[in-house]
Amino acid sequence: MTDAAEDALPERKRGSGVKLVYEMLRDEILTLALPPGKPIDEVHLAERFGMSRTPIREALVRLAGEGLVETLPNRSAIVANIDVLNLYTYFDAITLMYRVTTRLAGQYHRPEDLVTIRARQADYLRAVAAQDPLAMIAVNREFHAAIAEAGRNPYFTTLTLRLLDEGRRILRLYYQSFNDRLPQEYSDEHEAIIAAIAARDLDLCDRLARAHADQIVRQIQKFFGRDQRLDIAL
Amino acid sequence: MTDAAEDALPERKRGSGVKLVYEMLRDEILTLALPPGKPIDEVHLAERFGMSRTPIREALVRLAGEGLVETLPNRSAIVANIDVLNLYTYFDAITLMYRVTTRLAGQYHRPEDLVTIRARQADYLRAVAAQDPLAMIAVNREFHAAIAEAGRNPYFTTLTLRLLDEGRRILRLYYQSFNDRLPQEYSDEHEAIIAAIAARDLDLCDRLARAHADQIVRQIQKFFGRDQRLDIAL
DNA sequence: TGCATTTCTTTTGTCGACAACAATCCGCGG
DNA sequence: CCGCGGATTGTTGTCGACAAAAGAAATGCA
Repeated sequence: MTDAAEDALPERKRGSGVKLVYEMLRDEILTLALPPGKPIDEVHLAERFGMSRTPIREALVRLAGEGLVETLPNRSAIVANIDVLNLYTYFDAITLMYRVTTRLAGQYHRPEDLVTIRARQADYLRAVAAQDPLAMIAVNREFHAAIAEAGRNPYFTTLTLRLLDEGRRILRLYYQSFNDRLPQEYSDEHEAIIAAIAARDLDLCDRLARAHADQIVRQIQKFFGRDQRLDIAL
Repeated sequence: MTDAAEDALPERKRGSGVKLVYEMLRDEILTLALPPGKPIDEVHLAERFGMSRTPIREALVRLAGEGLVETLPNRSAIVANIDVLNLYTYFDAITLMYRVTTRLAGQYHRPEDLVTIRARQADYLRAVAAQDPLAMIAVNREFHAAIAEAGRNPYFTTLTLRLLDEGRRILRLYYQSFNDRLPQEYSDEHEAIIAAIAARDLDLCDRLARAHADQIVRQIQKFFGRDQRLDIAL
């Protein structure tokens, strides 16, 4: 009876099934509603969404391609685990991507990009005002995603989006352990980054992005373990 | 009758079908045997490989996830196009990944990594001796892939592998236009990189990787158009 | 002849079913 | 009592078939 919402919509357009399942599962994974390591039963999902196993399977393959689920041959797929041991590789990657995408945004952004970025920052402020940790995490992702898009490098954008998604899971885990105490507020840093992008000051973009990443990383590393990142002078 | 090879193997193990199709298609795309923009007919592939459409479909979804094929709703999937206009974003990305992975390899490599890397360099020398452009391109990819693996950052490794694959197509296109004149030889630069990694000289790794990337980029940019990359001082 | 509309063909998206494989449970022997 | 082997159950991988959607062809009208 947990699937009353799906029962109400037996009519779907051709081709919309996979997208629906993909986005739904993805969100449940990123919010930890589906905990890491949990087996995913295809037939169970099939009847939950009221469709055949084929589109469910395709959604799972796509999620596996993004590293959000792990598939074992002839065995149930599971929600991808969060590898706490190699967390420093994550921090290395997200730090570099913050720096590069912010710098590129400073260089290649167009006026409409700034509109989008400022809108995301407004969303962030709203989430802070509402004291909603989940929304703050999700909107923080959208903020940096908008910056990455403004940088207009699809390779960097793809990796950044993947890292931001993975970050949602890590942050969620982190704050869950603190009983959902409010995340630290990054509004001021965000404002400074926006200003640097608008001014097209690339070095400042770089410095601010790095400081912003360091800030978050240090906070989480304090909880999970020591910071093993390289001090890349680059 | 072009599929005599597949006919000889009607027996496949359960679960091996997708992998077979995936790897075969992938290789044909990367060698430009399947030209960019070419429509991919599922039923044609199904009878070519002697299997149902289901595993072919899964392979296509995976390839789409890597950006090697583009799927249009209710229309044939096509081999992903090479976007020459935005080529500079590719060079930006591959240059940064060369630098980062080589630096990380210098820091985190283990003895067995050097064995693998040197083996790839030996393969490269063999391909040069054999005057085989296709093999040189493919083995060059393996060389840098081995370095990326030694860096032990899965996020960077994934992006680097994707860029190297895309690079196989770009290089192939480049050399094809010169009637397969032999690619320039990079043996010396490779040797220097290996030495820097072994010596764990991170700054040297960075400089050499950057110079190596610049070398290749300049060569190709001379052909496709001017170099729009940022001069990231980082 | 040219254009719009309708029919037809081709190809995809989805379905239900079946077989293979893995895990579990049960019975037997030591 | 405990470990081992076989049957059983549950889940995935693959198949063939059908219907929707898009493009191509054919038809009718001006």
